[in-house]
Amino acid sequence: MNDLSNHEQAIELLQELGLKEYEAKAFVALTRLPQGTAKEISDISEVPRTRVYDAVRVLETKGLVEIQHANPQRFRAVSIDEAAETLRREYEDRVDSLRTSLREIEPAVPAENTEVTHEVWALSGGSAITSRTQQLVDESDDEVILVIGDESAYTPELQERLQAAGDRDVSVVIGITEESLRERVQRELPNAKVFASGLEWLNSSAETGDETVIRRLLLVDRNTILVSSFHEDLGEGHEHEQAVFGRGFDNGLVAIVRRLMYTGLLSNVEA
Amino acid sequence: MNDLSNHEQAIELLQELGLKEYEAKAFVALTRLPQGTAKEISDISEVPRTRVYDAVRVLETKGLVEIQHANPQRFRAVSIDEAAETLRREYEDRVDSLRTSLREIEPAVPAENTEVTHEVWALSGGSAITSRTQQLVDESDDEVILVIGDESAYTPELQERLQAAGDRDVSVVIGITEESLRERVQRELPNAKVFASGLEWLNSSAETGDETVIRRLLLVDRNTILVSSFHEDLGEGHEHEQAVFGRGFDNGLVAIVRRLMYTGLLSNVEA
DNA sequence: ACCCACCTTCACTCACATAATCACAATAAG
DNA sequence: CTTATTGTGATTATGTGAGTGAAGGTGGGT
Repeated sequence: MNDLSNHEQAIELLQELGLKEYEAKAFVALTRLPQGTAKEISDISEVPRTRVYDAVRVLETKGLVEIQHANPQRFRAVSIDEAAETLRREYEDRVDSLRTSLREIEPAVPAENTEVTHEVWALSGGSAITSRTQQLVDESDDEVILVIGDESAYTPELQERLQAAGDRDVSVVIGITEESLRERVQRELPNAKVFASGLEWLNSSAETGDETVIRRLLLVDRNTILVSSFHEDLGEGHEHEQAVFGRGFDNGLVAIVRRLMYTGLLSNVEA
Repeated sequence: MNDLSNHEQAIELLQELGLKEYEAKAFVALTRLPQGTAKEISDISEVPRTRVYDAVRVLETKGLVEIQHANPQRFRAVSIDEAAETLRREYEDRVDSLRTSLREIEPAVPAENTEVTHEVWALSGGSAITSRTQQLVDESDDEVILVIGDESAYTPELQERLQAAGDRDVSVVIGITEESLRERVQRELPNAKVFASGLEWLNSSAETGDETVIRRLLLVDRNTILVSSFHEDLGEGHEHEQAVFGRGFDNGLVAIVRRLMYTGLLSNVEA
């Protein structure tokens, strides 16, 4: 009976989607009824009866609820799919407007200050990291070395870009832990050297007791690296991927990773 | 130079998408720079320098900003498309979860109280109204009379459903004010009787001075109606469509509209 | 080695939005 | 007419975020 859980989760999600607590609770309550009065809603949600009216009026203006003006007033939620679609569209529109607005804003360049070496950037979130990974592969000029520690980090888009890199004579070397994936990658990227990653020791959860694994490890042209790690994370239940990427041949971090990858990993390739 | 406008609009949109004011301002500021320090961000946004750090950290965890841990720290926004995509996905996921959660919640039926006649429901928002209109057409059993006061109210989806109604021997009658649209509808719905709406007098903005127009007027099986009106609305600039729909042959509202449509409008059809 | 300017963090106040409660008017039922 | 229930509005409490300042840290210049 994790129905309670669903119930609460729905309320939370609605709030994250911009509804107030009372609005969210009232909507979920209405979802459980074919229709309802303020009193009924108040009974099964925990919204004070006198506040149900305000909440429902707001929901009505958002297109999520219909109101029957009688005495007592009766309220009815639109279907779940209709509600979802309404909300989805609302945000879709906002994101589109945002994109447009941002493009129109003129850049401000206060000071020339483009020191390009020794950068080390931190970033988080799977999609941001995926995107940066692809970008770095696209930029590659000479050599790409990539260790994949997790099947989900190997996407079709990445595959394409690796292929493209290979096609323009970039040397592509890929290390993979899982054997099944290794075979698949070898098949899909005939130009690349695919080898068994000697990386297992990095993901030593047994010893350290933490649940962090290295998911991606990328070295481009010997002067740019990206490392991402993945936490199952604290009871929160929400997982998270974090990464750093660094540029500059003489960047300390880059140097360490370069050394690591060349000595610890590439020895397997030639062998 | 409504660039200011774009600037402010972007900030507002970001807040509607869940960012705090400082976070939104900082992000927009970063969008205008290839990269920036806390001071630079503070200068071109109106975020106190000491709070730029908090804001940017939050942005980083959302995958919108990258951080360079140096002294001074440097920040960089991801590309506009990347940011938009990240936000879009975030909400897409939430809506999907919401749909799932809502489906799982068991219904609660506190009291049998399903009085089906004499309903009059109020609803707002173009999409909710469109959806209800289509649903009513789908339910039609015998006769559909629809007056369209606005080209945008005649969508391909609606056309399909009217077609389908006609195919199952429902009598479809459509009134339209604009001549150009009338020809098109007649062409697309050969089964339907399309006529010049005698409805102009309803949209008497000249006399009443208000900017409200009747957008849709629907009568289904002589016992269910839907009326929607559209306001250009107060300086707010945000337009809004509102509607009522009612059920029950002996429902007063339904009776009035039925009478109106039969006498005032349908006389044209036979003529 | 020291000072000084700046960077960064943190704790705190204030204002405002929202949650929560109450008083009262309107309506319907008995 | 009485009474219970419904609906509206005002009022109070609470929590969050905006805005400000103090204090510690860092690096550069003397």
